[in-house]
Amino acid sequence: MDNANNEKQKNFITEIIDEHLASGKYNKVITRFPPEPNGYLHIGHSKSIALNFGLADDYGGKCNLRFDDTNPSKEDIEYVDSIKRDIKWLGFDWEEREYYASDYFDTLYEYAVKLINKGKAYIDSSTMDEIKNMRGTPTEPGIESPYRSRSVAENLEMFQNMKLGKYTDGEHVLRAKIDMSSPNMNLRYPILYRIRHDSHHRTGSKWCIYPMYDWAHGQSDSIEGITHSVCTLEFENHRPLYDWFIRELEIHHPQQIEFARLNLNYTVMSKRKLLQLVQEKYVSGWDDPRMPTISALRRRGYTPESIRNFAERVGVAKRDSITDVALLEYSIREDLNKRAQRVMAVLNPIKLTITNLPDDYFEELNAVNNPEDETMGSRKVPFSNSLYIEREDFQEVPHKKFHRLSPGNEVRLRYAYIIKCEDIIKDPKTGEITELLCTYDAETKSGSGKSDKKVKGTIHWVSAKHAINAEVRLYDRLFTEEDPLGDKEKDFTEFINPESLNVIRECKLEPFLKNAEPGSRFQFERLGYFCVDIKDSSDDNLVFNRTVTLRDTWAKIQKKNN
RNA sequence: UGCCCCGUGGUGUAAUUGGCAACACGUCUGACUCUGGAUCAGAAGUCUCCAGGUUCGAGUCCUGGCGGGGCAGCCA
Repeated sequence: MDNANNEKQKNFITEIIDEHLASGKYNKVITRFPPEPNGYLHIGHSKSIALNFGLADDYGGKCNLRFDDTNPSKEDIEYVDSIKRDIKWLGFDWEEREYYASDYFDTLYEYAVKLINKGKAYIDSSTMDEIKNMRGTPTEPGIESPYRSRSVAENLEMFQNMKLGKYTDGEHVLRAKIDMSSPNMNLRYPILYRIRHDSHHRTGSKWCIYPMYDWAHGQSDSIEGITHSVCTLEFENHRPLYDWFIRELEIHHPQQIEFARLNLNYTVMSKRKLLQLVQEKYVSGWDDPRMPTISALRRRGYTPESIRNFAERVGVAKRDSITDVALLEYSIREDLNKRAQRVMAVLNPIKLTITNLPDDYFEELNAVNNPEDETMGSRKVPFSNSLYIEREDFQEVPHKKFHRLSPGNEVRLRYAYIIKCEDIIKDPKTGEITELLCTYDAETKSGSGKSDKKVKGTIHWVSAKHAINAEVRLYDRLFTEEDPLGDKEKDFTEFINPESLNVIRECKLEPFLKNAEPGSRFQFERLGYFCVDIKDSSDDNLVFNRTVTLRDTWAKIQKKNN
């Protein structure tokens, strides 16, 4: 429904696909998104998800969801559930094509037997250290293993015994015989199977040997008939290995294409680092709204559309780069501006009394729900002589460019009247301003057209008697550094922004918000976009998360002045 | 001192495949405004990492440098 970027951008991948289709190498496009269920999906994954599902969609093909679940000790059903939920929420549909690498364990085993029969794979009984030492380094070739010349019969029998559980963890591995002196380390007798007496979240105790990712991934793609196997740059050096497997096995050959993963400044993206933030309690969980995970962004108030638009705008290329979070923020503002209901909320209240209005004065004023969308209609906002306004909207000694409320000055109350500050009440001890006394101009009612008085500023407010309380959580970027991983001396956790979360209680909201549904999004006028927290909000304790602030030119002016 | 990939405004991507470098974000002006929002109009900013070469013509092709990233898990 949105017009942000309906025209899909061409990129080097679509170029390759176009060539394949033109040459007849493939006659359709089948892609897949292949997560390992060992963590939550993050914004970086959404780039890959949007790419793979988008490609399939653009070319009238299909995109599978496949869990690469080859390592039982790191994976968990909790993660597969969260991954499915997140992809669905983003708006992509794998229909009935929910696959698991573990579904192919039998086939993979047969493939391994085939390789053994061809004399291209053998059982190695070296220890982990020995294997490591014999592998060589990027600049020195490896050394042949003493086990490399075992007979086919012996290899077959031992491989079967591995499967049967006759050995202990680590006792033997199955390796492919490729090239021990290849400059590409991946070809130096890669390990295909390892013994792991571990229960798998899907296959239970059926297996005690598990295929390595390198052995499982390409063949899984092949089994599914994937045409374009899109992955990130670090697998570029693995492509010759995958191609070798496919050739030796004589099975369908997908084309792997590598692209640069998404990086964002002021955050970290690796699952390991994110897990660390969770485990060491720097954040409240995977869905802490400061996290770059999909579940966190959802909780923070991001929309799926905004994330998809963001992914589209970021583009696809082969050079690794760091995208500015400002682009993400732009994407959500753009989306929410069009659809978010406007309301008034005072986060840091100061009392304001209108002295030329009686204590029992009551009036309902008309407020537009969304100036960007007339169909959203309007609502009534209660008005009285006792209000709250934002403390920051008053300056006793105003800055020359400050055009809000100050002594003797006039300002408009949004949807209401123009008021003038007549007096200030201060706490005699602390000197802190506790109340503002103002008069209002009855002729200036919003929309009445009775007065053509102009004021420089308009501020939001809420009627004290009618206001409801809420807790508001203000979020800022999680790290103070653009590149939290950039300092080799310091751990990235040292750069966590101490002000990344600021909880304010007793914020004053207009009563319209009383029954706001968890997850619903609003614009608090002049402040930003907020949504009702889906986890912690309740009828007696409304909790709002700030998704993102509004663009704030005043903040820029202040910054410049400092 | 091995192999693979990549080098275009501040950032991310384009450039009809060899034809006078464009779009978005960001930044800065101005207009408008009952959100210092949104919107609108405009500006600055890239001689395409460097040096050679091919060509009438190179960001695109070739060679050599330089710079960045990846590769030595029984992780993915």
